[in-house]
Amino acid sequence: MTDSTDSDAFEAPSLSARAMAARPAPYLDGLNPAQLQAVQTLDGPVLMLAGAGTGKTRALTARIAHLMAQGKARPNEILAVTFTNKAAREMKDRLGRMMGQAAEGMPWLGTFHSVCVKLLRRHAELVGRKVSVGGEARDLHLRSNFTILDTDDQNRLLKQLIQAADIDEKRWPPRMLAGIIDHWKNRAWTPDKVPANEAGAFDGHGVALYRAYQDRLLTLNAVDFGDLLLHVIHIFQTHDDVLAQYRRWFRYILVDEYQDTNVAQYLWLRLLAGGHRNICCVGDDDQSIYGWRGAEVGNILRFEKDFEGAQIIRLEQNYRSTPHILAAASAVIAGNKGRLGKTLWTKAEEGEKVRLIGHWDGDEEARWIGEEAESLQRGTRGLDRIPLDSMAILVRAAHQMRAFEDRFLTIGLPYRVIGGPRFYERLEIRDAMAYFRLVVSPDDDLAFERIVNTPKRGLGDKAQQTIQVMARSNGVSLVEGARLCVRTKTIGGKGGKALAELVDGLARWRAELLDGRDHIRLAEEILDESGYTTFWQNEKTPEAPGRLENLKELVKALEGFENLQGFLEHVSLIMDNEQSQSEPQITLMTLHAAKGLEFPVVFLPGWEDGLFPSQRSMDESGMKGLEEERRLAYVGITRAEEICTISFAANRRLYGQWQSALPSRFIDELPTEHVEVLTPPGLYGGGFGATGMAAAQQAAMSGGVESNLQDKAARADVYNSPGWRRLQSNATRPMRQPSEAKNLTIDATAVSAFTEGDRVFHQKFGYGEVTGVEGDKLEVSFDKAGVKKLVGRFLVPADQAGDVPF
DNA sequence: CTGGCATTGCTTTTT
DNA sequence: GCAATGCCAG
Repeated sequence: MTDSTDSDAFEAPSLSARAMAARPAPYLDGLNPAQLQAVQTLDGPVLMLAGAGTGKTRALTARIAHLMAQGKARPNEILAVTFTNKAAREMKDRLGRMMGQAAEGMPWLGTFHSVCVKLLRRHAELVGRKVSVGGEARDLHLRSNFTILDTDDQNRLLKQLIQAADIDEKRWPPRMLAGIIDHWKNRAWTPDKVPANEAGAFDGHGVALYRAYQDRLLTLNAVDFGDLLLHVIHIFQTHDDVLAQYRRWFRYILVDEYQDTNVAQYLWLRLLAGGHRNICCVGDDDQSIYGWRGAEVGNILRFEKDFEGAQIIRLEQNYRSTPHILAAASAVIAGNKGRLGKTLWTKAEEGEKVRLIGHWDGDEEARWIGEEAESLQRGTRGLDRIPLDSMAILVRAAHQMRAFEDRFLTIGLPYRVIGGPRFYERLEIRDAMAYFRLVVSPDDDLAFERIVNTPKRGLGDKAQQTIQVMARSNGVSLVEGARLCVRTKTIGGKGGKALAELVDGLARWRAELLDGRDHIRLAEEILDESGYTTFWQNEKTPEAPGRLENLKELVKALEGFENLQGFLEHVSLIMDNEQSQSEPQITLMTLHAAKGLEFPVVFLPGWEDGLFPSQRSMDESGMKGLEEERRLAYVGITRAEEICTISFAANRRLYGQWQSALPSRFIDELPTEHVEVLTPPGLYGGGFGATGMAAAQQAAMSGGVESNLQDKAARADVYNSPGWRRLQSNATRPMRQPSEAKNLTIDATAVSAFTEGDRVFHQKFGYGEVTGVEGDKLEVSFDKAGVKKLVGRFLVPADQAGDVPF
């Protein structure tokens, strides 16, 4: 907050606010009665139970607009917390669209963590204690320029502590300790508050190491993610004046995804809402899927008790899915106990039933889904054409994606994977990439802006503005502008010299690039000569060694590519997976990642007991775990707008072994009247067709006779299970005529653009050599990724890798 | 200190 | 079956 927090000058609605309130409120248009109630019930505790697809974000943003329009609070007096940056961004965007300028200046709309960083930077000095440093007791406290450790830094630190304590780090790995400490922090347990029954953790050293870790962080003036909340809670609990100040300031509190809050976040909210109790929590107990990382469904279930007199408003009209899909989802989730309970309904037309299909194995499942996606895309079966980007495949575990990726590469179906490595999002990686980008394309102004003063070159705002002006008035790129500034001595002194060095360096590196210098050497040279490596070497912050490590990794990653251009292309494709794509692609992601999203067509593969629900979840958390898995199933089904297809396979390769499984128990919970059972091609006509036999043979070869027998037994079991038989009796028609499967066969008449021995580049596998050609299918031996069979359209000649946008 | 080989263990993931 | 560690040797 920029103005004085203590002044309570804002007593009554100002004239302008009252004038605004008198105007019709466009943001209320089109809200249904429940949404309207949720928007207009401003004072006191409110729990907005928002089922999937019921217009939650809309209600939430309208509520904020209403608070302002009613003069209840100024934008900076509203605290609105979300879990992800994405959610925060979305709310900001929507508010901006809803009320234009007025939404500006909502400094307290953000994630729990970002809000806590802000609070903690202001009051860092209040965090501190006596720490013994080298046997000497010192009074240490946090300073406001503290650093925030990421997981890597955290693990490195813990590793040191484990080593120092002379504990076998093989049996007791740092990651495990990190998990334990995280678990404790999620519960708001400081080292002295860890309950006795947890004292045995980490071979009895858990608490001591936790304390040592906290001390170490303090001496380093650093915090981890958990601390952000923990420290703020501690400040609130020990400094009444500070708490009182914020209680007064945050007149209204809004919380998104309340079912995902952990104990620490809950305490934080209770402390802040303790005065006026103007807190509105939005959530859906049926979509609580993060218990494993500390979320407490109990928080939302207990809301009425925690906040006496709370109003509960249910948003139950669904604007997303067809009645069949909603009915199926509702039936599944009804199996959970202790729900607050909601009945979703919709005005949407009946649409298609939820479709269920069993397959012989995982490969066949992937094949079928690939074909089905293509067929929907072509608009067969009397349906409109459905673009690929309207379709998603949602899996329980990331490793399930592999079968689909392999299959889609083979048939040439464009796909994108959501989630995955965040390596390229790291600060130092982005900086390094910016240098590379600038050498490859000197016009990249964004890259220039990023690195012009990184490392510090004494080129502050003023110098950068001078460069901007110079560039713009001459109609050239920023690099050119900078060059002009140097030549005309517009920027002089120390900064000018540093800028000259940078500009010269860029020119030199570019010349080397064009000379065809080895790109790995060149990359190292760029990082060294620019002073970027030195910059991190001189940095004494705890994360510096890790940053350097990451840079090394970045250079190492270059090895899989023939030039910088190709690499940059590769990386930008990875980074842009949220961005617009030139061609529509089918989306592959985990069920967790899919929360909050929706797609007209959704495939839910792998519904087998043990996989989904996950065996581990059930083993570790029993009934609680099973219920969370069931909520995951609910989340999955409710992502679908029009067509939802659930599938399972009798056999699947897991950890290299063939395993057979029964259909998921959730399949038995589907309501038969809303489900249509499809007959897979391999099953049509009774018994298993050629595909099944082939798989059986494959199984026999890789798994031995034993597993083949197991497979046969499993086959009998699967199709005799009560759920399957019950559903089978509803079976209608075979999914497709045999002729429809034709597009799968190799088109022998097609002529591939490549021949054996060609060097090629692929966006996922990097460089390779064509080792075989069969019609339009190629066999490529990749340098890094091994031998793959795929369609030529995903390949470019190796020498064009840099300038072909995929 | 690095690179190659063996060992190991294996949901979900944001900040 | 594979990828990510970890250990040892050079």
